[in-house]
Amino acid sequence: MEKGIKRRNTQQRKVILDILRSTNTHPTADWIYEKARQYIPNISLGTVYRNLKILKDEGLIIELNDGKQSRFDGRVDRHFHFKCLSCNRIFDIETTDVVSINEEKLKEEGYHITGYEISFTGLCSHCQQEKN
Amino acid sequence: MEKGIKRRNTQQRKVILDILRSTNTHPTADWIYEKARQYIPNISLGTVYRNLKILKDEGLIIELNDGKQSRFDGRVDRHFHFKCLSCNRIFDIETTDVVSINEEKLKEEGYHITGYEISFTGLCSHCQQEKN
DNA sequence: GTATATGCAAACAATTTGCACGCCT
DNA sequence: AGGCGTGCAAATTGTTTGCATATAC
Repeated sequence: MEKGIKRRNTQQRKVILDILRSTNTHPTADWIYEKARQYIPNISLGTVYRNLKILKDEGLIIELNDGKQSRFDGRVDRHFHFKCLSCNRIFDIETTDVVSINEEKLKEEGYHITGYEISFTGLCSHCQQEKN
Repeated sequence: MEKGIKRRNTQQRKVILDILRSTNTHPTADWIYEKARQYIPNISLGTVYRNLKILKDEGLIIELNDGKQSRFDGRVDRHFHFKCLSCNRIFDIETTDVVSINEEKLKEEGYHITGYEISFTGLCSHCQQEKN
């Protein structure tokens, strides 16, 4: 939040960011914690949460709302998500031009839109096959 | 979940649904609980949660994800939401034709889309004025 | 009458925080 | 050396659940 904080580059934060950048599974804090323990055995869950918040504030990761649990994404370029209703996994959608928003209409209604989020739901290709 | 359950029409459930249908503020469970106590003073928070789940299963209300808290909406026709980043209130967007999705592209990528959710963010008209 | 719904309180799950110590810079 | 970051555990917050009783049908 504050501007004047001098951040230190800690091992913990580096490891957490690396973990998030090397997966596309949109993991939970707990999953990241377990993974991080492979590199820093005595890292604490509180530290994971604190660093996730910092990384998010710095714009290096994104926080996703998945029910009451947060999930995290190391990919920060504009992209959409797809959640499979069968296996509950979240996938990245690679195509970027799947959505178009009529900003004029929204402005007419009095809203100053600065952003939006879309999440698609359905069946992933793996679960589609399983249904047969 | 089960099909064969015979539901009873309880006062509690009726009051909760009425409350949700007479507001457009997308309240939390706790807000609904406080409001419901005006009509049924000894209603419990657990009952509010249980009935919200039932009403949602029956398609009479919608559950919204707002951070780690759930919010509820008695309006079930297709509509989008706008969240003001300043006052954190959630508004209904009345225009329905603000978004178009290219379903073909999505199908090509292997996803069988059955639904999607959009939420817009920005400044509501009230907070826009306050910034001056 | 009978089984579903309730109130209450305890249990849970995800996340946050206070504190003394550790380790970047 | 100084102060931000850490580990640990306890605290908080939002939600769920077990149980005995109440009530809709």
